[in-house]
Amino acid sequence: MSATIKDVAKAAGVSVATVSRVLNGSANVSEAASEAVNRAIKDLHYSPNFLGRNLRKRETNVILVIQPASVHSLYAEIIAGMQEGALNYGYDIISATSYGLEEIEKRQMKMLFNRTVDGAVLLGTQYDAKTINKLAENYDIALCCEGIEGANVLTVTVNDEQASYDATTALIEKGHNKIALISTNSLAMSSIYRKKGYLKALKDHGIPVRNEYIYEGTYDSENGEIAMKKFMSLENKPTAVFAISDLLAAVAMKTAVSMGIQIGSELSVMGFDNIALSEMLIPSLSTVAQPCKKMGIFTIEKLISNISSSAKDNKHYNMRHNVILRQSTGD
Amino acid sequence: MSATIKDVAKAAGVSVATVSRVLNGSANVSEAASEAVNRAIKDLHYSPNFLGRNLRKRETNVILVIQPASVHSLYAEIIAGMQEGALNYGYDIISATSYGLEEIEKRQMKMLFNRTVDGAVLLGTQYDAKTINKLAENYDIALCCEGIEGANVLTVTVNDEQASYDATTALIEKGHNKIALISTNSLAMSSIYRKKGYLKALKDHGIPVRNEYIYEGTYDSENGEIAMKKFMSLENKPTAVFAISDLLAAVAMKTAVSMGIQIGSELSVMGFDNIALSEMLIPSLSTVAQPCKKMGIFTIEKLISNISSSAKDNKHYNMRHNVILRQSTGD
DNA sequence: GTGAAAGCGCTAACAC
DNA sequence: GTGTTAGCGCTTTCAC
Repeated sequence: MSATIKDVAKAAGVSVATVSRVLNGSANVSEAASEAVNRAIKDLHYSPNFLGRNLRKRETNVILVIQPASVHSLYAEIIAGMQEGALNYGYDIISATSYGLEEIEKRQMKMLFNRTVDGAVLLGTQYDAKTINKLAENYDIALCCEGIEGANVLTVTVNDEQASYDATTALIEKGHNKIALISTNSLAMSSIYRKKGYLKALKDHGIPVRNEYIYEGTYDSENGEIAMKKFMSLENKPTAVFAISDLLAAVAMKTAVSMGIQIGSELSVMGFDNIALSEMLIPSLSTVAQPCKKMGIFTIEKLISNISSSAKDNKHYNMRHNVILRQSTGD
Repeated sequence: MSATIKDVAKAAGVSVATVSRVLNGSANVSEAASEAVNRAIKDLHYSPNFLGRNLRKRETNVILVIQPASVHSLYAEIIAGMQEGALNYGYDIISATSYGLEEIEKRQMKMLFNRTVDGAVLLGTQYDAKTINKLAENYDIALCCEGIEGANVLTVTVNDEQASYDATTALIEKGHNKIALISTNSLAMSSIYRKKGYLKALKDHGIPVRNEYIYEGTYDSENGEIAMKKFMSLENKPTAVFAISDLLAAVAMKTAVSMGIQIGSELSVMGFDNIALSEMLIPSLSTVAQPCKKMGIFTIEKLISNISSSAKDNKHYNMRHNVILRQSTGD
């Protein structure tokens, strides 16, 4: 069907080795040969088959990033950073969405196992530490955004506890001492540490923890509504709500508005992640920003370095977060 | 490094052909041999190298979808549909974001040219009809969401003109006759046809077109703000605004709110696409929904059919749209 | 039911 | 500066 390197060689009157050389600019090739080859390539509309090349070189220069969600998430920005970072090293980024389903994630990870890609970045995963550690023995893997307790794998996240501490403190400094938390009962490290940070901030400021101010459900948006309704049914209502995700915060805010509550004055709302949605909302949502672009670039650079070296960096890196105050906290 | 089919064959005491057979369930293999092979596979942690397989079979069973944007877009839903559709045929979907940049799109399309994927879906593209037609001679390509005038390539979209006509008519039926349009001066077919539909709806209902009610900029969100400010500075202000994208509508709405305008009562706003953002907004945004999931499934099925057959379907299919009325139009 | 062997398209020694 | 050739890991025809 389509032309191969052999066809080009024949057409140009040279050997396949020479064609390969001009294709890769590897060795010295005479002007004449080079020209002949390039002409043949054009004439035949030749495009090298990378299956052959990749098989031979045992590398693909492609990295797969698996994201648990592609809507209402910060992953798009992170992947953008990864793309930017990868470009400098001649790597391409492809992505797949697992929807947080183990079955789908496993299927997608096959691309790593069957050598279709050189490495994988997991923006949240269903694998446990033991499994991930075993995989990391044979494959180049990075975790970004979401770490796993006990995983000895290259990991890049913000300091979730400190970030959450800072967000809660920001509310306290605005005069709030009745601050509710919308969290999840997920085992995700980010969720656990974000709750920790909230609790520590209260404690450090001498504010007692009230269990009725803490709601733990799932990441599903409806939990924002359930939580807010619960809080607002208390006789002693909170004056601020901190949600560990922007989506939960957004839905909580929408719920409060529908109950006639003035956001920013009567009730302050703080989210987490600074997803694209947050600044589009009316009122715009205060939140904790992760340095997505930087995280993406950093992660991919470390991963590529791991891919091309035998010394594997499996450290956990923390990137600097940033509390952003918008209208939902009265700013 | 990692085990190959040869290693498995040796460990199982059979030939590579037999290993290949049990791997693919292709021919009859004796119980004993099959068991030996499976044991060896497990012992060696063998995972077949698809570069070898794909090279040999001249197929990858992977389809690339290139999306111009990954934030505030409807593509995520479409890709979800594609993934669902592909699964039934043993295909995998990988995606890449071009950010609407020709250079990046071209780089990503190389995966198609170099046979790393079997086909590509473009959710909007920088290629012109001539180029796309030439590519389609040698590669399996589909356009989804956004067609190209003069392209003889498998295309799946809604009927943008009719959809826009219906959205405008919905506003008219609510009693509006001062309806502004936020469109783009892009050459994208969707943009052109959505404007057409708007004009036709006005005409059919005997409403004269006013040029000051039509704003044409780019897809960038700031145009929503510029447009709204322009409309609201007119002495004869529109009572409804129809934007050809939800993002433009959302920003327009946000701008209006910040000007103290009551959305739904004083001013109605209608968007297009029904992106995830739309129902999260306060007030929620009325819009025209594209049947994303269905479009994705349909497109991928047609494309896979093209890939596996010599008869190429290059028709343009229209899917049914759906006007969704929410709070922003007073519903 | 099974094995030997050719070959997918490419790169990289190696020889000249 | 260039060509010959082995071989990357796999599937599949052909013999047996």
